[in-house]
Amino acid sequence: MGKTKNIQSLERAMSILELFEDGNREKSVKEIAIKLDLSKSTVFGLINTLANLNYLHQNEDNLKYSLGLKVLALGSAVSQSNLLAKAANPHLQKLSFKFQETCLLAIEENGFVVYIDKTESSSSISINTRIGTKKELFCTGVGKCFLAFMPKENSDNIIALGLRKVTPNTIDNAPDLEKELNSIRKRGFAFDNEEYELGISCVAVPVFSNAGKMIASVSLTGPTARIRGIDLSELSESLKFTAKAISGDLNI
Amino acid sequence: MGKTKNIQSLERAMSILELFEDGNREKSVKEIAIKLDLSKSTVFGLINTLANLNYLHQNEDNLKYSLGLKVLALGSAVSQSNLLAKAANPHLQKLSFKFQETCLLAIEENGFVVYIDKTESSSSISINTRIGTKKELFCTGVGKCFLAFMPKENSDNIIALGLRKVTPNTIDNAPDLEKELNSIRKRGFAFDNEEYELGISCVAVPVFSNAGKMIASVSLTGPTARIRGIDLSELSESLKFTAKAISGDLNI
DNA sequence: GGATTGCATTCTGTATTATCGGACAATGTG
DNA sequence: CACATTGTCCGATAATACAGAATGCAATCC
Repeated sequence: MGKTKNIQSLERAMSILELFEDGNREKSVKEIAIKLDLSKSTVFGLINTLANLNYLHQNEDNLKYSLGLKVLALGSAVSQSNLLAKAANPHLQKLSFKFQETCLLAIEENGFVVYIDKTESSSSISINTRIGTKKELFCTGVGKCFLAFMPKENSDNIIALGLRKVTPNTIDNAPDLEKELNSIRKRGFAFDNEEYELGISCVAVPVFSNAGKMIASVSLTGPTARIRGIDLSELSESLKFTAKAISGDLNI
Repeated sequence: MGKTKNIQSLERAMSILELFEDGNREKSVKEIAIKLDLSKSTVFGLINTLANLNYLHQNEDNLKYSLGLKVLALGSAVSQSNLLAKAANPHLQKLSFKFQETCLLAIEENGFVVYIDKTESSSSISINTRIGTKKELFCTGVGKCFLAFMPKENSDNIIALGLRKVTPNTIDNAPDLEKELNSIRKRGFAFDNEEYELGISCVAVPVFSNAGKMIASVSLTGPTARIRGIDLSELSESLKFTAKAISGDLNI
């Protein structure tokens, strides 16, 4: 487990790329230099290299930069190799189509959920959760699912790291959260009642391996009004069916 | 248009990442060092930085590396920002579902097609075309579409760069290709008769802007036997309908 | 079980290389 | 038309990335 000092130029280059995670808005050299507190010429050298390698693309009209297509190629190499996302995607699509809402697939990593796939329907308002996003466990539907179905020792450790109000609805004390987790275990699904973002609700279920270990979580996410408009028992059954189908296809 | 020398460490780091475009197979430090003809310690410094920043992930069992989740986040920032892919995706999904085959969306860039989105059905054999992949125009269905519907001056220039047999079926002489392009213009769709890969066929149609410029191409791609098993007029009509729907949603 | 191989990782001195300030050109603005 | 702003280029300098050797750890072999 290396702890050697990071290579400076590389670290800086990557932080430039990461600036574009804001939806890939075009940025000028100056803007980047200010944001990272570097000299213009340093930033230019890095950007220029990234552009030559097609990781950035320069708009010829205003000279500003945005992410290049090479980034797409890399990203797809990840998802291509990700058996879970690959197996799950068609099932998420069906669910998105059936309920006309966004469907998300998440895994747990180091006490965070990471979204690794997403499907939308043509009519659904786009949910601003981007693939690759990390969120804390206690304040999301998929996260609470993980807390409910992971070994108690792990969940206790993660909860011990602290809870806090992300929205007024977030469960920010351990006893209430423990009650909630019990109820999730009983019902087999979690409900996110605007606990991460006001106006957004979701219903999430666990996906298990053959050995019974929870490996992922699937959710249907959307504006609260529309999610509440769906019959909860039908939705939760559909989600559970989807989770089983994914498990079946994976067969691990 | 900068032509300044590339920053060495960054260029090397990116070439490391690109090694993983082969489907993200795990690689050892030594393997990478040999492939890039660099010293092990140099590679280690780069890899270690990339891993610390989550662009690479180390398998704790065998110490080998593969692409990390941060790459996903970046890739999704590109597609997020890509209005075309966003508008097209739900329509591609419907098409994949209807015909139970892979659906691809491609744009043209500097005389190449670049695939920017892909949908699959649960039953379809996965087509090995990855998002971000570049291919020449003359040997693919989507590429021939672009040649047929782009300004003749451009297509002539691209064809003048040379044709060659990618498979025995590839059209590798200008007169035959010209005939083919005429027929594509007449029918409104292109057929790829195993011209890029034996055993794989596709039907592709153009997507036009309001101004009548061809901006993208949509294809249904799969094993020849299955593609030929679909009624061609139904398939081409479905593809044209999809292309129109995408144009309509985009409205540019 | 001791020796040996093969690997990732760390260390260290050196010279390459990234960095930064400043210059310049191009474009936009009052 | 002066002035501001911005992307790009240049050269001096010192910080930094680099290569090679050393270390440590595991697996394999005899």
